[in-house]
Amino acid sequence: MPELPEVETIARGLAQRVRGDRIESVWLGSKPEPLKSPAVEIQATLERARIAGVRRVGKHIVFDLDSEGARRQWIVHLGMTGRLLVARPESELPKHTHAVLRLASGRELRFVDPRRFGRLSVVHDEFAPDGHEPMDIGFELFAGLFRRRKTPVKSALLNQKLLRGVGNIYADESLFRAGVRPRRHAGRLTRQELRRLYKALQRVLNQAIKAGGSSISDYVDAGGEEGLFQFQHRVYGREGEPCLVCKTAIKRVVIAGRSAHYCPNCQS
DNA sequence: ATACCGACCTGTCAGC
DNA sequence: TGCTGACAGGTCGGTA
Repeated sequence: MPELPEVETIARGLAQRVRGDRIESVWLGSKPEPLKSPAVEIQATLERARIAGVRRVGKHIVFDLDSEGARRQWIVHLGMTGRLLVARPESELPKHTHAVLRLASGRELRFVDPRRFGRLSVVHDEFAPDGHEPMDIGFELFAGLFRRRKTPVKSALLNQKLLRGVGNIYADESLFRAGVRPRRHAGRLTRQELRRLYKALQRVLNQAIKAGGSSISDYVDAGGEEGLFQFQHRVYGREGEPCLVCKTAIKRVVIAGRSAHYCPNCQS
């Protein structure tokens, strides 16, 4: 569900709400749980730890923990439908709740995920997945990621080992703004096209973060607020509707199993 | 090494 | 009303 702007919004909201709080106890649901680390290890790491900060890395939410001087990190990936909610303990537990952390402040931090694509893990050293942060990478490095790749540029944008945090919405939206068709071979983009894509991607991510992300069906931030960037989508979810620039009908095709939206006139 | 494609899950919505 | 199929913000592992 959430891509970089949504995860960034959620992480900022969580940081405001739970930074400095202490985790008193941890409940993990039974069944095949979405855990990448053993349940006992997650329990042991989280219990009694103080939340020193919350931040985003790619599409991951990173809780920096301080447990008796030791630095640990709790990593949450929300998958498609995952949510992290701060709630009063007496409020009803939503269906598909897979983890509940009781905080010293008396509140609960709940992980809810109907489709179970989300993942929880803990790491002891610095969490450093592959891929570059699209907002931090320089242009030369960015251009180098695409060099000699035969894969469609859309797929390259979604590849988290190259850039981390870009998902289906922002890949389509940045390709539209750059005037590049999603099926173009990544390695065949001209330098000028790469330059446009680089700028478009950074701009669209920044604008989306300012808008609090895109809310489609059920995304809300840590405070239950909906994002507003869906109103600025120009191609994503607009199949058959007129291009906002030239009125041509927006097309939807499938690339590597994911839908891709583009304007056949504006993108070449 | 690289690139597709199904699998993993549940929910929703359109069409019949 | 109810059934079926398509589709959904993501990632992984197997295969070609």
